[in-house]
Amino acid sequence: MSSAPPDPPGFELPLRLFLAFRVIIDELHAELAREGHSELRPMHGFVFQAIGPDGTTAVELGRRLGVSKQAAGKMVESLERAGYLERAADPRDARRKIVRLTARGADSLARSARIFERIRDDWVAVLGADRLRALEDDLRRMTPADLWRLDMPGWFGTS
Amino acid sequence: MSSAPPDPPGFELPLRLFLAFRVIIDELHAELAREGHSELRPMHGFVFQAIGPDGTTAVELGRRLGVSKQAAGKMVESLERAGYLERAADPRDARRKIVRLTARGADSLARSARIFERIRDDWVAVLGADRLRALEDDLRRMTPADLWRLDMPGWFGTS
DNA sequence: GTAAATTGGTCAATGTGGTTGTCCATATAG
DNA sequence: CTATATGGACAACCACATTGACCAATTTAC
Repeated sequence: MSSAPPDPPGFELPLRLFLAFRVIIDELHAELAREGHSELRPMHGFVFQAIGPDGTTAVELGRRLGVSKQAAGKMVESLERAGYLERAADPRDARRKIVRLTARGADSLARSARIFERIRDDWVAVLGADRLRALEDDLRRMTPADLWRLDMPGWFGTS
Repeated sequence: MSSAPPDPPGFELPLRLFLAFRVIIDELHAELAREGHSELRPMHGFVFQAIGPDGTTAVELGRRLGVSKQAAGKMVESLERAGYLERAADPRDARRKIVRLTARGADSLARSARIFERIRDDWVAVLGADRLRALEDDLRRMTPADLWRLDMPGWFGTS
């Protein structure tokens, strides 16, 4: 009888997880660039998600992203210049300025959603629907329930 | 008969992949901190891997990490101060300075390897050996063969 | 064998994205 | 009405990357 193959080294699992993430995100942004959104960076998808469909304030955005309100404000400023976000006064509270996605920002989100579906279909084509579902189920078991851990900036820093 | 559950949205797959990576890396560094390596950051593992067992130069390190030689030099400098790296003259080429792991650096790598094995065992305990192996096989099919894409710094930047 | 080109390392200036501290205008609680 | 809390902006600073320039040492061309 043949012996079972040896376990892969423990470090391969996290590296493959990250590599798979990176492959998908690179593919997403290559396609987004082809469709007219070449300025968007991986980070920006998290920012848009943190803003949400109804908009939010710079302070709240900073809380969700795990950065200071000033850093959030600068992100908004640059994405405003790029045409993805706009700021409007809140009629209910003269202190607040609501940050919202522009039509262009919403377009990039809609395109991202379609591209993600297409990429998932590619995975189904290679692995089969059952295997991919099993993979997603397993990952769901090993990760926190809330999908939106948006505090990315700084997580990967060197200090 | 019951209908099949709907497919999850396409964006869940990359987010779960990243979340799983992050869970593992956070656990690694929590344990490394407990074992006396609290200064190490997620990035540093990639730097150590890029240096390799025989050492390398700052220029070559920069190439492997996808950053300028100056940036690589600064990383080395700070990890040298922290006691993880040392620089020695190359007797064969007076221009080159070989960057090597110190005993402390090698210790952190050995501990990381053991911690990764332990974390993989945890995954086996939850998912079972077969499911985890299937997950690793699937990820291997969907990612580049070379595990060591080390050009992390800057990949996740906003500009 | 020498001149020219390449390579490795360092220094300096700069840019970007983050931080904290401060301040003002507006709301809210007592 | 007064005191406190909140949202936003401005300034100074810091970490970490960049490019450009330069020198010493090596390698290549002739």
